[in-house]
Amino acid sequence: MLSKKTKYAFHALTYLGKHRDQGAILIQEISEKYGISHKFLENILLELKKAGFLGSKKGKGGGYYLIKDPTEIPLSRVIRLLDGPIALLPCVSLNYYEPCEECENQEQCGLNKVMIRVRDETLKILEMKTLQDILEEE
Amino acid sequence: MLSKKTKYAFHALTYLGKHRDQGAILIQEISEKYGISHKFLENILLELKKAGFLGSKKGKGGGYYLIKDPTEIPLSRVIRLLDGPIALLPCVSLNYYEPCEECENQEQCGLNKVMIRVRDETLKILEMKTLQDILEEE
DNA sequence: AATAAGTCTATAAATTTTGTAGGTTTTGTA
DNA sequence: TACAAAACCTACAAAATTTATAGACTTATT
Repeated sequence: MLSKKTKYAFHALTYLGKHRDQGAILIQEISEKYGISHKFLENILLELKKAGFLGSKKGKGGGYYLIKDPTEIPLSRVIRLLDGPIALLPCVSLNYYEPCEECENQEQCGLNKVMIRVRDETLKILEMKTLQDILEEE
Repeated sequence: MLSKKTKYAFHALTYLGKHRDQGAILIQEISEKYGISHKFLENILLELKKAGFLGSKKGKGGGYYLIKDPTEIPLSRVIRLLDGPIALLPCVSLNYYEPCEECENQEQCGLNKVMIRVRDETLKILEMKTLQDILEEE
């Protein structure tokens, strides 16, 4: 399951996407809208900024705004940033690969093969679908 | 990611599947083979038994054995039993459905739609692939 | 009777996730 | 130029979940 952090990130991105024409948006505005703790959301927005999705402005009249085009924010990138691996096993993760401790050799692990398929099918969707698609749905 | 519990369950099932002709197998034998704590594995095997996958025999010469045909143990059932929901959002889970707290109405939630697709593609694989497939791979 | 195994319930330890505190920096504006 | 508003940053705390352990109980075999 996606963590709250990731869900909140999607809410924030969606909100900022919808209000792109309105300049900088206060953390407060988003946190109130979705009932997210201000401070928690602060951390999340900061991560999204560091990842290059958002821009920000300090001081009075400041806030956050989307700097990437929504078509260039695949859902997979947001999930990986906040939640980590998308794969169901570490030995199958493209971005966070680790061998499974208990497995002697993953070449002959039956689970490994299935989970590669699951990963690939999942990624097909999560890499193709972007924030733009979310915005269009709502 | 799958929990250790689930991974251990798959290891145990695979081991029991491979040694189906050898009667009851000791917890100890499996726990040593994969380096799993005896007591932890105990709990897992008990759950698998209660779910109808395994049988057991107490006392000397006792142990666990597979009672279901491996073709009738889809991976999805094992995951759901030990790990819970397969879906990435509660509002999209077939077996553990819950509405998302922050969502006003999930009908117009863009994430919801995508996650239904991810769930369906994942389930296509995890419901079709069974313990039998794992055994054949190894 | 003794021993070997699984059964059961409760609890503890470790880890991860979620949330909070409080000071720092930047910027607009009076 | 001083003040206030807002993001920035680091560290910590609380809560929840996962992983692991303890120990007494039951059942079967010899």
